[in-house]
Amino acid sequence: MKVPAVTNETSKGQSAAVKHTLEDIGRLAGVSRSTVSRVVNDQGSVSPEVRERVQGVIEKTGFIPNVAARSLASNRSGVIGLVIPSRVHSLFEDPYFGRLIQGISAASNDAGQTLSLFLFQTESEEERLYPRVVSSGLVDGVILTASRMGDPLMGTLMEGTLPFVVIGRPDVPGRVSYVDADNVGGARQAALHLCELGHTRIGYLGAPMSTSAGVDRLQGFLDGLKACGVDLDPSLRADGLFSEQSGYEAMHKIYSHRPEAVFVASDTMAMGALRALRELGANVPQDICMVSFDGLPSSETSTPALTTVHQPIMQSGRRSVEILLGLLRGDVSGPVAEIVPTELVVRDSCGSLRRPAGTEAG
Amino acid sequence: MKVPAVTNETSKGQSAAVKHTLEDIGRLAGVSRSTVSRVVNDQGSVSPEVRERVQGVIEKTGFIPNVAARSLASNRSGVIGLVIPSRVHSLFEDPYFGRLIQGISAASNDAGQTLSLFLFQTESEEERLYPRVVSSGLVDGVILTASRMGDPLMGTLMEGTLPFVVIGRPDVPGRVSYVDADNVGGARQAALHLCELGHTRIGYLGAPMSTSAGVDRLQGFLDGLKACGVDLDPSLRADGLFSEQSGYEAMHKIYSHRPEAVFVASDTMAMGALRALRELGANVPQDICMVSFDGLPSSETSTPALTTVHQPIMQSGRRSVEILLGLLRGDVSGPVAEIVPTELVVRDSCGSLRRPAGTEAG
DNA sequence: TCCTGTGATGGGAGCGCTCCCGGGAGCGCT
DNA sequence: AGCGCTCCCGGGAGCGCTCCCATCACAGGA
Repeated sequence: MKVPAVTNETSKGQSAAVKHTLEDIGRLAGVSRSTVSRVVNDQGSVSPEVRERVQGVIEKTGFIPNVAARSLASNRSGVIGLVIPSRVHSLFEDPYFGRLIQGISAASNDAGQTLSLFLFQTESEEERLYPRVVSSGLVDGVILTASRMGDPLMGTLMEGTLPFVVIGRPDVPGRVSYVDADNVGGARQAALHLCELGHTRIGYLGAPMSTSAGVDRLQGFLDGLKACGVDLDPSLRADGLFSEQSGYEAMHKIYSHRPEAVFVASDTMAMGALRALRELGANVPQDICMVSFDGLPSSETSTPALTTVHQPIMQSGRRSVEILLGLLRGDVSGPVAEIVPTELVVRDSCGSLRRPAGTEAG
Repeated sequence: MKVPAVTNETSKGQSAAVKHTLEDIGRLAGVSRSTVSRVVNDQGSVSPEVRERVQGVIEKTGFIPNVAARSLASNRSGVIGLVIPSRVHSLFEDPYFGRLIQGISAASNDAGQTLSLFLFQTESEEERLYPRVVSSGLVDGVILTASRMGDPLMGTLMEGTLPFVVIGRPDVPGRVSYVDADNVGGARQAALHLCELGHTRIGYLGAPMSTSAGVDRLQGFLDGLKACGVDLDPSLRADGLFSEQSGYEAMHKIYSHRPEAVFVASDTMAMGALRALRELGANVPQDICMVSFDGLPSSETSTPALTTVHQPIMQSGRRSVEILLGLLRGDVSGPVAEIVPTELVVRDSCGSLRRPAGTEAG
């Protein structure tokens, strides 16, 4: 009845115009469905000759197994979901997410998983769509990022059985898997750097305290100041929203209180702060010196080039999927917490201190 | 045997800890699998009372149909694939892609489709993964963007039967569906604007000629100049790669030939051009005036704020999925080409010409 | 020789849905 | 009454795979 047009296929090369099934391939190779399945999935024992014969037919026909059937039968979809909740669309102007997605995508590709993206623009959309993500069998696991403190999504995930890992430190310590940059350590290092340079009136342009990055970078910064015996003058602190504009406004807010130096909690905000300083006629680093956080390309091309705490964003993305896959396979068990290290990159925004490697700064 | 634990469910609220099937729901509501399917999909005729009863059970149990089974039976997956080929990772520092993805995601959500992202980092990855995208039944259709001229991916797509739409003008006119910004018209308008301002030595910092945007913006620009009887001095033209850095380099290349004005083919490149001019000690707009393309947030916050040709990126994304869905449903038939309009936004980078609406500029 | 173990293979059952057909009930018409 | 039509509803078949068990051939040990 349904005769597979193998000869057609052969002449057409790999293009799979005709849909084949395991059964078709089996018939062509003179074996059963089961055997074909075994070679496709490279499991179970198949004799070398048969394996080769089957593989030949697969290549000739360009056969690709149907994922829906596979999902249905195996109860695994082979897709991981990346969930980015509402209210962060503004953050999308920050290159951070682009890099994160790149890392996650690359790791997914490597693992043969496909990546589905769930960007929720509003909370109602979130509520409407979220159940489907979690319990339709669409995804094998979820990566959750940009979650706010007390995120309802994380609550739902914790109640359910779907494996997930969050990017950024969750506010329920010890109960969920996550990967996060060393925000505390990085910010601390930034503070120490500024102190070492002899500054004492050091300002802080912060990230939102509704995010773990906001909380942790503040804490690290205060830690660093304390270690040097320096206090943060409250009038020298203003928080932003990760956006360029918010950095601009924050700088305007504190500038009249005469900071000698400032730590800005994100490169993108630092771009705004720099713009504000240009407007105000202040030169960086002569009049005020600046350290920021992220290490995005913009920090390298700004005027001046920024001294910044670099975090390996793509690597965070990669690790998150690797951990998720471990959870899925059962390789790793409990909640795993991974902190990826940050690194202070010294450039021009703190004076002529761009030092060759190995040289100490006073 | 498999007794659905409804009472449990009820006490737990919506959370679907236990997996139900159509059959389960049917049993609980005293109807058949088929009837439940009809109310879930809102198709076929069901009496109001029965519909209500079934809906009640669905809500109480938090039932979500299994997507794999649905795909298998219906031969539709409900997911659309967004494919971004290799070599454009650099472009990810451009906020363009973020916005595009936002638009595509929003439209997908609205349509109840899920979005899968295929970012290929290398060509080998591309070749390895692409067949799966196209012929595993994973996706119902594909949106292809950032495709270069002569993209092999588009060839594969054209040979196959999977519906697809490309974002950007494809190099095979009339044969594939696409949505594109009015690059020609926008660039033309930019040129006219510069001419109207009385400039004749107008430079051009272009996008790569391997992209349709590069080709079309150049053409529009030249059209505009021609309409004013102005020629483009070849020494005033340099092409970039959409990146900030490439804009910086391009400006350095042409500056010594003394342009009075310049059209830059993307906002991100314009940021680099601005940086070069700052370094060179040239003031914008006093010494040189600038118009760019895209209308990203950065064009508004740069110093000076840029006059730019705004293109509605998110809308392009939205339209691409709407068209794809039309193709899928069979509402629309042939290849459809949609050009979304651009708009010149006058700001500070061309002098004090920010004019109230309706006022003519000399 | 018989028995057991192991590698290689085939095929039944079933995953949870959609599609389609068939049948019963109710209606209005001849 | 009889007919045809529409509206509802139920259930069979089947989507293409995985999982599991049965089978067979062949080897080696008692």
